[in-house]
Amino acid sequence: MKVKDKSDHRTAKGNKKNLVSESRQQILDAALGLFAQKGYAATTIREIVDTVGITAPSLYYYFGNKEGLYRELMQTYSAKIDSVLESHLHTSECAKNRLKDLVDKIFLRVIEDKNFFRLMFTIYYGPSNGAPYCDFILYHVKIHAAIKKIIEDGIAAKEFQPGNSGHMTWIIRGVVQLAMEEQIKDDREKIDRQRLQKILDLIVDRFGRPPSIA
Amino acid sequence: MKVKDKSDHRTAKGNKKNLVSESRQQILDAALGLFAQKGYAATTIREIVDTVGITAPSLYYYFGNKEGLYRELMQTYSAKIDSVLESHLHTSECAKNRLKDLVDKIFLRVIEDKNFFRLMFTIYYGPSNGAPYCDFILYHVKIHAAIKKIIEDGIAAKEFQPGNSGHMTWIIRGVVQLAMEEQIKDDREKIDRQRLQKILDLIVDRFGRPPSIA
DNA sequence: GTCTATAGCTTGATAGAC
DNA sequence: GTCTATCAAGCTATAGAC
Repeated sequence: MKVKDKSDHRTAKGNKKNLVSESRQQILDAALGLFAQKGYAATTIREIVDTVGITAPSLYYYFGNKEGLYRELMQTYSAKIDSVLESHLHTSECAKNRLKDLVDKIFLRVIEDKNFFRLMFTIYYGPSNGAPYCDFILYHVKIHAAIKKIIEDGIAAKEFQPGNSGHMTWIIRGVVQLAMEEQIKDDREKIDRQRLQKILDLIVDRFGRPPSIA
Repeated sequence: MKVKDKSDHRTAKGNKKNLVSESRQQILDAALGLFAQKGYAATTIREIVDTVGITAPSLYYYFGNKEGLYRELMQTYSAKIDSVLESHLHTSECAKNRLKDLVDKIFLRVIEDKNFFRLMFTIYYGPSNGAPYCDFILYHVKIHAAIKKIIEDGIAAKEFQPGNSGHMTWIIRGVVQLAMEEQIKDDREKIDRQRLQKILDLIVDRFGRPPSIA
């Protein structure tokens, strides 16, 4: 990965000379990919700048240090998740459709920003690897709460059978979590979007029916 | 964390002088804890030996290098998981009980060897952090297959309603996965053993009943 | 804004005494 | 078996020219 041949730098630089510095964004993109793939600590400044085709001092010029670069990435993508969770609050569908819609939106976000979610999971489950603290628990809690709210609304509206909404929430979240994780790993049989929808149908359908006589 | 005062070493050594070297096991224990907490790459040889109260050459004497130490840990604990999955094959209970029993056994193993599972999840989801390759996918596949087998047996025995056993497997595995992950993280509301059992009852109960008329 | 050059530190690992 | 002492390599970050 280490490029010893310095002419590579000159070539890369030459190719982009006509553009008004897009280095900043290129650094962000390269860093996200490398952080997601190798982890925060394991990703070196050298690798990032070599990927972009610039030198270290340029990176420090834009972001101050490694932490500043990381923080900017977190801020950008966290805002995108928040917007999904907030946008979802203003629907007046039935509980079943709201649940399916929320899950689908979260899933689509994972597909689109796969590298960010990879990084998020990496840091959430497992050591932060020296990465500056970022409150990812918050997103698990927010998603959990959003699902639970819909289920409780569904019970209140007699759409779902009364029962332990907490348990029901864990079931939904388990499948969602697994689907996200399968999506993030790309070397295995996946739960794709359609399959997730079908599984959700199966669960939601049973939620709507009375339990067997104990 | 770095112990500068070298008298610490002497004290620790003095306390154990009467024991025929238990350094080896102490190194393994300390390394597992640190790898799980900080990751493979982020854990330094110095930290491990400082934790035990010995010096680096002793570690190299026993394990050759960092990778050798890691490999020995993986081998030891992987064997324990295998023994759970194998021991479970020889039961002749009903599907419902087999499912509950398998899940409970896996869950108990997670609780007992929490640090190993932490490390395993860390490396499985997320970058290996330079850790030598270890086929953790295998365990996910094995667990998945074991659950699916039981469900299909249950359907064949008319204990569960016919349906998509693949989807049913994902639902069970989602909850199991989430319970494991919650257990590994220790700063959040957990799915404890009892709760997992109740959730499983809820799911399995519904598996045994016909779907609503579409 | 981007470079060359390098300081200053931490790391995994080893030589060799006891 | 365990130590002291030390090395070479790799890291983040910066000084200063252009």
